[in-house]
Parts: sequence; structure tokens; C-alpha cells
Amino acid sequence: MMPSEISDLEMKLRDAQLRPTKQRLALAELLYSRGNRHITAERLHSEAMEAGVAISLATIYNNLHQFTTAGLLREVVVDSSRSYFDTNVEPHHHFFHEETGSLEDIDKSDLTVANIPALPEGTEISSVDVIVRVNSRRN
Amino acid sequence: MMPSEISDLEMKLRDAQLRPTKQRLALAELLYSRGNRHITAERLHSEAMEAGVAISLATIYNNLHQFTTAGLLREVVVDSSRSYFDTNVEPHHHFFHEETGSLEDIDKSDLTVANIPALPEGTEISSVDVIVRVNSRRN
DNA sequence: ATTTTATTTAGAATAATTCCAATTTATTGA
DNA sequence: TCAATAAATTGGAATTATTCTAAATAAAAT
Repeated sequence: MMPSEISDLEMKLRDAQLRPTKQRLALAELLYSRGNRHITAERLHSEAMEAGVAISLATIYNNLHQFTTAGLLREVVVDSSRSYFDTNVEPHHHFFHEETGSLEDIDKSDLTVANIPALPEGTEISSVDVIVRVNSRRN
Repeated sequence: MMPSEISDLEMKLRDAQLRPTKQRLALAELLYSRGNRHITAERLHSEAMEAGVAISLATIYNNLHQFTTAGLLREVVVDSSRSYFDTNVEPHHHFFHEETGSLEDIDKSDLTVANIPALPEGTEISSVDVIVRVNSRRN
């Protein structure tokens, strides 16, 4: 990794009021230096181990939540058995491959949602999430 | 409950190749004799207890899954910590009140999803789920 | 009525996640 | 620079929703 990359990530953490610890920097690198990702806690933990970074699962969870609260990650709910975290925090939607459990972004400008009816009394929209669930075509 | 109601539910179960046992009939009544519902396993279990129906949690889970496989229920994924089952099995969408955990149907004819991009190679759509997450408006 | 098959169940097991209390690390400010 | 303070990390226990298991029971078929 380039020096500029290190400081970029450190800056990113500092801007979010998160101390750039060894563990956080390692996670930030796994998350943000490889394009947009959709990852689970367990998977991120495995990757950290593989990369030789000693970090506990508790810390993975702590940080995924802190990153999410800080707006550095977004949680995507598509599977009732585990949580996915998306490094793309811009409004967008998803394809979810039910057989493999993999997610793919759908740009917000591609897909449009129209005619949302009147919201329940006294509420406001937090987000509009579209999940297009797909399976491999069986001919 | 009216006799006709009993046989309706019994018929519904028989049509789905499910034996109309005491437990199943009790669950079917809780689920289908009170308008469309969005319910969790634990909640359904509590309701059964309150209604004086002795039924184990394992049976609740068994049946929720069997009903879902038979097309009598549909699972809605909105919260990573628990599963909701919807008695409305027609295609439709949802409002999800994040603070209370309650779901509300959005008729499919009200809301439209347009311009879904090309599907990932070799896949076909299983379903398109729209979740409009709302919170109480804070003025 | 007997056999076969499906269902129910208690309780153990599992898996993801959270909690806790102690230790370590980072930041602050004298 | 160094102590004091605050934040972060950690192993392991605890929690929660859910699934599994194997035995007992009930329903359907013969």
C-alpha cells in the first residue's frame, strides 16, 4: 500500500472521531482498499487472520458498529441469519443471490421506486431499500 | 369461532398437505382469522399461550416453516435479529417502523419499481422486495 | 385394529452477536 | 516528556433466536 493510502485511511478514521488504532487501520484497509464490499463479521475476521492481523471477533463487531454509526458503513438486511455491512454508503439498492449469499450493488440512478403511498401517520422515511432476490436460472 | 371457519382452516391445511392437528388448527386460527398479520415466532407462541393452547416453541418454528414452504405464509426479512412471517402471500411491499418493529403492507399496485437493470449473468428474479423504513417524525 | 407415517415435544446444541471486567493503548495537558 | 485520563481491545462468559434430536403421541391408511 502507498503511504498516501495510509494517511487517507487514518484521516477517514480521525474525521469520524475514531482513534486510528492498529486494529482499526487494518480493518479500514480491508474494507476500503479493495473497491466496494459487502461483508459479514465472520468473513472480515477471517480475512484479518489471513492477512496476519491479530484482532478479536469482539473488536470486529465493535468496529463494524462504530463504523456504521459514523456513516462509514451501512448495514444491509437481506438474510435473517447474519448481518452484511456495505462499504458503499451512498443511497443504492441490491441484487441478492439467495444461493450464494452474495450481494451486488444496483445504482440508485438505474432503479427507481415510484408512488410510495402516504406514510403512516407521524412518520418520516429513514430509507427505501430495494432487494432484488435472484437465483441461478434453471433451464 | 363459527363452524364454517373451522372447516375453512382445516381445508386450507389439507390443501397444503398438512394434517389438521390441534396445534396447527390453533396456529391457523391465530394467523388467519384476524386479518393480515406480520408476526414473529416468539410473539405467536405468546399468543397461543394466552389463548390457552399448549404448544411448544419447536412446533411453532416447525409450522411457520411448513406454512411458508406451502405458500401459506411468506417470510419478511427486515430485522437482522428476528424473522417476521406475513399472512399476506400476494406480492406486495412494506413499511417498517424501525422504533417499534412493526410492519405494514404496501399494496403492490400503489408502489412501482421501474428500471431494474440487467440481472447478474445466469440468474432469474425470485422476488423484488421494497422496504420503506420509517421513524416517528421529530419536529 | 394394526401398521405406517406424520407430528409434537423437551431439552440439548448451534450460531451469531453482545456483554463484561481487566488490560492495553492512545491522547491530553502540565 | 511523562503522568493522568479516556478510549479501545480482549478472552471468555452470556444471551438470543433458531435448529436439531430422539422419543412419545396422534393421524391416516390398510
